[in-house]
Amino acid sequence: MAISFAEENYLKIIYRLSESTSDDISTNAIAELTQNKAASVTDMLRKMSEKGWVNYQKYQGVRLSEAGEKIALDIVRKHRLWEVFLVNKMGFNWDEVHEIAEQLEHIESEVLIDKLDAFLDYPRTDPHGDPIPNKKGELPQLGYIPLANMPMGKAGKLVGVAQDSAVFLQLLTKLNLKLGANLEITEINAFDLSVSLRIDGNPPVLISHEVAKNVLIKR
Amino acid sequence: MAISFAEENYLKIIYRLSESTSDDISTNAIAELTQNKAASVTDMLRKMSEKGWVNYQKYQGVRLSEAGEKIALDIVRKHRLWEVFLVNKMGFNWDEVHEIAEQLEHIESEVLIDKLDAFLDYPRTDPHGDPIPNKKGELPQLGYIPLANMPMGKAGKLVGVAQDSAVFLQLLTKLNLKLGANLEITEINAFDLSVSLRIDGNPPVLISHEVAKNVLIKR
DNA sequence: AATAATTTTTAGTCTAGTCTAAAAATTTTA
DNA sequence: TAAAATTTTTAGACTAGACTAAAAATTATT
Ligand SMILES: [Mn+2]
Ligand SMILES: [Mn+2]
Ligand SMILES: [Mn+2]
Ligand SMILES: [Mn+2]
Repeated sequence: MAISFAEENYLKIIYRLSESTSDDISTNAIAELTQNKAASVTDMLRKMSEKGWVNYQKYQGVRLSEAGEKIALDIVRKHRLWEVFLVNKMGFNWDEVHEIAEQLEHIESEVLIDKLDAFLDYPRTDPHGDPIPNKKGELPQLGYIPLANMPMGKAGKLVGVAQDSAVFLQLLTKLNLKLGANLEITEINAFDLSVSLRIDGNPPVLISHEVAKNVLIKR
Repeated sequence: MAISFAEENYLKIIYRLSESTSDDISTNAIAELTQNKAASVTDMLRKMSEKGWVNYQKYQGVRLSEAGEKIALDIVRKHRLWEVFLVNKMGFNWDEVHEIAEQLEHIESEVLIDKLDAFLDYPRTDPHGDPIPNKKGELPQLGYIPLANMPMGKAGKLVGVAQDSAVFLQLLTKLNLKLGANLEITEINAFDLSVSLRIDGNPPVLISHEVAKNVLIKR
């Protein structure tokens, strides 16, 4: 039996949640991102556990198994490659491609993705600066990570940005976020993933997840 | 409620069947192409009739309504544009693209299709010579006829094929029958209607009536 | 025209994926 | 640490889209 769109979406979302924590992922967190009710999530976790894609213990949250992570990385790879295609070849803006890529990521053809990868010249990151896994599911080591992926309480140095749009860079300047700044996360708000950030030892300021995703730091 | 993949497939298949007849389309014919049972087709016809996409009378077969035909043509447009993309940009052979296009045709984004159309330079036909409907659902008038209908001794140019199954397309490739080839009928055998065919001035080769029916030429 | 064969529809069932409401378990708070 | 709040699971129901078996309608054949 082939994997369904619903299952692919659950795996992808569990993967995304796992990127920013080493804890088990909660039913509610998944429910919020899938836009389903918690009861539906519980049901699906049980099924995916049967199939060996997740390790799930009632009330204890869930983690991707090795097999599940491989599938998730493949979907992430497809999503991000299609985003590069949409921006670089089709002329979309970086803020217009996510919804379309949500559909395209489910297209099933390994050879198509290989050819697309070549056609796009083997990009290492998508239009939002996110790393693109290779065929084997290995993420390129960029030496920097999005601020959004830095764990609570940790510090790093701002070494780049994932895009160059004027509005974005103007916002960074206004926030006093410049190259070389020392950044320390003091809080991550679960509701909107916004981040409280201490810049060069100053009192924390709040930035959105969208900004945090596009600020690249080195630990 | 948005249209489902299943509904899109039914509409597309009813459209395809309508291309080669002016009769109402039978439940069984649809069942064969959708690979469903007749009972399931009856069920879906009832539902699609409710939605105004088909005109359906119990036991009397079905026809696309104006609205249904518009949807079908949109899916056909997407299918054929994606096939052009796969062959012209991704380097697939013409016998490798149909299955992938069956998936891509369901991607929902009008602006994506407009951009793809432009990116491909507004092709009028797909890799199999089939006409690509424009945004409004209008088909270019190509003036093609089956090779089987061309009289003895006459010549024409291969401009399309009437089906895109992989086995058929692979046979054409083996016979050196590709789009643009110059074809001259040197003999028609009364017994089985097989055809002796001179391709681009080379010594004649024999092809079956079945092949001749599915090769489209322009005089 | 009656009978036989075929096609189509109906009736009832199943699975995937969702939901709501209520129960159970866990976590937080006093 | 007991009560309260929150999270998670269970139980039961629903829809879409499929199926099988049997009934009904249509079409073909004597
Ligand atoms: Mn995206
Ligand atoms: Mn992205
Ligand atoms: Mn095709
Ligand atoms: Mn085609």
